[in-house]
Amino acid sequence: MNRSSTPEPRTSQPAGNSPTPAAAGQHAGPAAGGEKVEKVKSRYKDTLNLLQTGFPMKASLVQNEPASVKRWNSAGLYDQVRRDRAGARKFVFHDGPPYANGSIHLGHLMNKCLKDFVVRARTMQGLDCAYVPGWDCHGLPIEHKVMQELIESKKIDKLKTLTPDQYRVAVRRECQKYAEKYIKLQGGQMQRLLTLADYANPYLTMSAEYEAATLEVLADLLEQGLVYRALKPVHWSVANETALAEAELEYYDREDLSVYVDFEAESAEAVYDAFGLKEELNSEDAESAETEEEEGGEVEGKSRAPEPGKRPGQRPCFMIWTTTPWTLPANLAIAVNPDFEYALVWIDGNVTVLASEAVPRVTKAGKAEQVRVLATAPGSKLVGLRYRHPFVDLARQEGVGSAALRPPAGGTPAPQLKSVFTVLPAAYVTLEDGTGLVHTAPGHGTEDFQTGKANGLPVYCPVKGDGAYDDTVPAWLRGRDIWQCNPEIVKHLRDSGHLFYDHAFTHSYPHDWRSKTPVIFRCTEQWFVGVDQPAARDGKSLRGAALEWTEAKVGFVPEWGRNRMRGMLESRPDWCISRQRAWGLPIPAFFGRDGGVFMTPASVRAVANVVRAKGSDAWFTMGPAELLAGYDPAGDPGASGVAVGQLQKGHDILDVWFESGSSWNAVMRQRGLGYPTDLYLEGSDQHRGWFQVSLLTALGASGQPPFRTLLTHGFMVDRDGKKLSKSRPDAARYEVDSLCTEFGMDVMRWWVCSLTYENDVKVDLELFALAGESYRKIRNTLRYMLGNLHDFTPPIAGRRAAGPDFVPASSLDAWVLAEYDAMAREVTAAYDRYEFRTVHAKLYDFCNETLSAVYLAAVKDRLYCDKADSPRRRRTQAAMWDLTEGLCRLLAPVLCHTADEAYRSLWKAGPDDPRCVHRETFITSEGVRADARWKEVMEIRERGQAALERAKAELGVENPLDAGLVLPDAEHVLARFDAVDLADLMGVSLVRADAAAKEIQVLDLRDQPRCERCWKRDGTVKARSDGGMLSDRDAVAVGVT
RNA sequence: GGGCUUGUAGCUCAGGUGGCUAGAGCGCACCCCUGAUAAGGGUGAGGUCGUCAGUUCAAGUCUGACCAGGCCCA
Repeated sequence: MNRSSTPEPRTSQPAGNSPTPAAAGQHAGPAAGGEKVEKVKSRYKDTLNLLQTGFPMKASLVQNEPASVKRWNSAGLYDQVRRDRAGARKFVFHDGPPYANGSIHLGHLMNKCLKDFVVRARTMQGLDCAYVPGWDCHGLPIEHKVMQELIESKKIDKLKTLTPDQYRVAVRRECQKYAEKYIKLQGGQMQRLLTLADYANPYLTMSAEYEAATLEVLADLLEQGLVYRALKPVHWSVANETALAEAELEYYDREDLSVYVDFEAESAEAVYDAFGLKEELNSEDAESAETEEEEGGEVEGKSRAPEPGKRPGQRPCFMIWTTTPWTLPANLAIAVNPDFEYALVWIDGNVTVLASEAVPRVTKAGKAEQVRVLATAPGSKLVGLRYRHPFVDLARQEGVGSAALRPPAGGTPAPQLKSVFTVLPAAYVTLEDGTGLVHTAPGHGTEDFQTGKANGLPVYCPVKGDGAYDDTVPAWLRGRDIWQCNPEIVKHLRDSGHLFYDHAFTHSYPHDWRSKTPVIFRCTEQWFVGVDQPAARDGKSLRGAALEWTEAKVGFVPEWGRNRMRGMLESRPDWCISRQRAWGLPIPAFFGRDGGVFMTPASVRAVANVVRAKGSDAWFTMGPAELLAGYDPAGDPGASGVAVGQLQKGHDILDVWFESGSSWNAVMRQRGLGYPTDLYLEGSDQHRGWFQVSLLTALGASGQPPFRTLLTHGFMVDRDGKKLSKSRPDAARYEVDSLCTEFGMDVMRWWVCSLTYENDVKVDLELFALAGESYRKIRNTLRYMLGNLHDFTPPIAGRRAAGPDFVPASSLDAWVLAEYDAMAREVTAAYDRYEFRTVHAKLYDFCNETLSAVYLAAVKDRLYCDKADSPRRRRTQAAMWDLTEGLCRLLAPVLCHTADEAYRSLWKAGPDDPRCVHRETFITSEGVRADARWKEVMEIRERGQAALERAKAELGVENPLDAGLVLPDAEHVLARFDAVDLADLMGVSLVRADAAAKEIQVLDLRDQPRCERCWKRDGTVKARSDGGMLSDRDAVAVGVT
């Protein structure tokens, strides 16, 4: 191993560049015992059967793998395998679509390799397992990128002269080109991963038939009554002016202002009554304070806190807390928890209300000097109290009042303005942060929205799509950016005396995954899939049905995926499926002149037919009447007298998750590939993503889940277990192309195979290098066997070379073939259970331990030294032939290039030979029985090796061939076996089984003559007719006497 | 902050329902072979099983808290 260290001069003689056989003969003699053998080429070397193979030690994967791909492609391997398996039992796998953007990365590499392992392993078990890859093509990431490019190239100016529909079509054309470009790029890269899939016919979410099938899913959901349109707060990207789904959010740290704001009570008396403060105790103070309030009441108050239980002479406030000051203009209520205790507190001259428990925390944070609790009351007493907004004045027609004058489309009843600016009850109010009084803006938060709805508040959202205030807010805010107004609102509150305390703080905040800008909650009209409403089919909600299936009927690998799925289903809100962009599948909704919306199952199906024929561009190029030409309102109970001629097209597109979530229909069902599917396999983030949206759409549309089993894998982390950063210095070396060049894809696949993929996966160049070492071990084992089979005649294809009649149970060959069977069963079972690291470990151990260290070391002597056609050598070759063929097949799903290379080398396949390991099936039994006592022999082997190691130190016998072993055999176990087999297995010159011996005895044979040809001192060595010192066996092999 | 999850030798991983002096491979050290040779074989040294506290006769294995990660969410 240590080739770099200085070679130790073992002999004083130079090795000699051209030693003649005669010269060699002079050195070897019977008296050689104890001396080091000199490095002189033996006169007999040329009579040996040494290795001969065209299977090189160096894999050169960089050159040879693409050659394999080319060979497979030109043979049409994927289609061949499909034809081979036609009619066989199916295993239905469905590939999730990656996004058609950018190059593939290590995450894709692992994902695609795992899928490929599954598909290839099932195929090699004889199942019919199609693998149709696909791409997610629509969506904001592409549109965003395309818009940037259009702006940079100034093409956008030209487009802006078009009609809105023409403009959209033009943008879509660019997006499509962009997606096509990356589908091509990624498809090539995926093939370089050596994955075997139908790359000639992938599914694309932007193709017409896919789009049509997606719309049919939408129609099915409509039919079940699960789709509705409503005004609701949604995550809104200001930068991209669109609603966003949960899956389109990323959380980053962001600095915001945390503010504690005093809202003045409308009636001091009402508040004091609520806290049970008797008026008569302090009526004079109260009156005088009331009159002085404008001028100096506060100053006086600061000097002296009122007595607890007494009614202070000033107007009290309600203190709320918020981290989004920009939502304060939309405040319509304050929420309290009726079950909490609230305190009326005097804080440095100001009287305010907050939860009792929050008093110490809040006053400490605000660095209050004097704090005195005057009274306490349950939250329920506060409900119904009214307050004044610090800067919105309904009398001036600012805020909700003005909004209320414009009833929204959709016929929402006129808002109950009298409930505005009131304290309301809400169970979700907690004491963890804030004051226990929650600022409530129904237009800007989900819980706020619900509180508002429950109490008849209007939905007031004074923020426009671009993040600027509309004209209903106070003049000093109108038309201005909300983020810029944050500090101004705080300043305004401070100047007007409404601010108790503010500070900047950092928190995790949702951002638009594309623009990386913070998102806001904003009320807009959107389409939703309701997860809690009953389906027409059976009255079950999507959430209920999804939980039911998740609980027991869907398999999860690993098992904890079930918990994860359940948790996410339990907490998920209704699914907002509309987006306000151009690059996507239009939601085929129409609007009447009256603003009423029109979309029924039948109308959607009619549009779907148009889309199937012409693509979704039809929505933009055709008029409503044309789009609905195949629609018959008379036959549609949902139409209710709609005037088709009056309709106008809507402009929303579908959430891309709805599209990918419909793939079970658009691909598996539409193409007849099998449904429901056996397996979806993706990263663990897809419990909220593709797994869940697929489950919801399928349950809604068909009542059945689209998959029987979900398999998830973890994410890539760096060597320290931290999230992988894209900007690390050697990032370029982790590019897939670079990895293929540096390590070779089979090595990378071997690495993937070794992973505990369900957890985080550590990624490091060193680990790939390690996989490379391990790969080479496998390769060399294969090479050694191939090299010893050069003169072996292959059996008839499909038959075993060895077999029970040829291989006695007591032979080494029977032992190894039985070991193969055990290993093959474990490996195929592990493939079945998706335990690829077990596959890796078992195959590696078999090559490294069973073959390389034990079997091949033992049979080396007979392969080299027996007469080439001796029965013993031929039998071992037959065993090796079967082992090699079996190994190639078991390795094929993982090392798909190397296994095929070895397999073709085994069969001596020339360039025109179509033979390919990937069209074969696993061999799980070689059909040879081994003696049950081999187990004990192997244990004795271990002990023999230990004895030899001891003898090395005690006797100085360093070379095992200078030793013999006496093995205790009281049970007559060893007597069943051949003594030469046993000696070869121990690596010594001879073995004697002794029924009387108690312990293993090492014999020092250095005084025995050594065979010049096989180097054994087996007791049969003597001078032969050619003058050489040979053992009996070697004399026969060379043909001398 | 919440849900799910991970933390066993330098590295990658095994260690059903608690009972072992905690295993394997790689790497490392030493040795053999030089007829698998940019190969092959043998032997050996490496671990407070994330930390702390419980339950138990007994805990890597059960419970709780904490620390450090990951994914998803707020």
